[in-house]
Amino acid sequence: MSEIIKVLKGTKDILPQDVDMWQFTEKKAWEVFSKYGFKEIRTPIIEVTELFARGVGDTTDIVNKEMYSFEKSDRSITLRPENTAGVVRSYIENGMSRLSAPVKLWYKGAMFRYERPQAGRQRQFHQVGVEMFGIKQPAADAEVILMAVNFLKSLGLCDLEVEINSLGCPKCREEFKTKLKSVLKPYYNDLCEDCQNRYEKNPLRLLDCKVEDCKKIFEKPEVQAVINSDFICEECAQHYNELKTYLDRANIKYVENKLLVRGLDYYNRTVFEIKSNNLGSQNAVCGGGRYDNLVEQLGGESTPAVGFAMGMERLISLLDKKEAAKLDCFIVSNNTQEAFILAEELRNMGYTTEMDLSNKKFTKQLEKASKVANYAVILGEDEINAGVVSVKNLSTGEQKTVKREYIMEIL
RNA sequence: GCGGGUGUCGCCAAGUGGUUAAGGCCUCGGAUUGUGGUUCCGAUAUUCGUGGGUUCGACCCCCAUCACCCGCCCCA
Repeated sequence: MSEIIKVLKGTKDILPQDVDMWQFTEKKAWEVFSKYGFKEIRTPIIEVTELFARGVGDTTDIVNKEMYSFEKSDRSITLRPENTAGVVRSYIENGMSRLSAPVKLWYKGAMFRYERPQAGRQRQFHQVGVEMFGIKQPAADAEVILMAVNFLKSLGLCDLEVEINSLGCPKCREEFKTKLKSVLKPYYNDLCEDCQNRYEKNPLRLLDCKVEDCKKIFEKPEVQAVINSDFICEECAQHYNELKTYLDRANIKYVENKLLVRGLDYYNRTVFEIKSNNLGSQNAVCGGGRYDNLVEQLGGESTPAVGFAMGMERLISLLDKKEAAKLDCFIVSNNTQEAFILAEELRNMGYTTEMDLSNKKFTKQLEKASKVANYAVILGEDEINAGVVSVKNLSTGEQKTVKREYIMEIL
């Protein structure tokens, strides 16, 4: 035997015993999102690298060091690390701005990031997500959050916390960045290396640093004063307040978290996350927000948008394991030819059916039937000659003999 | 990129220097050539991630290496 080939680091097989959980969540996504008028879109897994550099932002870790990129025919191509940029690309390219707003799209599929794998984090992982284009009013943000919550509820998940925040618009955010930088300036040398970097490139990211020493600095009164100051401009504040009113009236519980800053550059105004305490350190199942400038940034006409993405693996790890469904019928017969035909008849009647293909002994066949099926359909010489079939309920032991055409009355 | 942990059958595992490497689950065969799920019997690791070393002797000790897991970072 030669050496076996194993899955790549950070990737996983989704095995048959788990696949029904995936189908379950995908089906719920379709059901719930459809109710809100969202249509599924499927964009390619590979895109031109520039899409992500321009879309996600080249100061982000995702684009900086986590992309699977390669050269092909003089083009740089990348496996998508997320799908908002791809959907926006498609929206622009297919002229969807001509459609009556809002344009509501959802997707599911594999994403790729070259990171160190750990619990809740793989290199190939899967997301379900939604994007809504064309509505600047906070009702859109609220609808998207409401829908996320209802989707999670439909999966039976309720021990979840919604966090929201507003990042303001580019204008007020710029002012906030300036203030933040000036209040932190005296402590610059005490900040960790990463934070010093962020200080220059992306000051907002400073707020969610987990290094203790940095946290202490952020807890200082004068820093807290800046963090807690309502830096966002009047329009942004109104947007945020209206959103909260919608959420209150929809009975959605949320926590306001001023430190919530999403890592992708394209967000403005509303950002939100949904977390679970049962997940270990990678505890966000859903992350999203508003990105009013992305469409324009990618060459489309200025179009407001909101969306979110959820990590399927994380969702599924929170679901209760279900027992594998049994077959309706397993045929027990010493006449493989006849059984073969009967099996197909049963399938055509709509029953999931298997039979013994390897000519095992009667008792072995019945043993197998009792493991995998609800009913054993017994077709022996006696039954064949009489044109009947014996149907045995494998949980009660009850057995009835009927003509083949009346099988449906028993099953 | 930086820390920490673990590798014994398909799965869960005992064994921590001394003849043949427990046990359980699953799988397969038999008891039982047309009646199962219970029971009973039997089979299944020339070998303990891999390569060296120490030793009379290594799953056990040492070194190296690989793989996986967890945490940081980042994100879903």
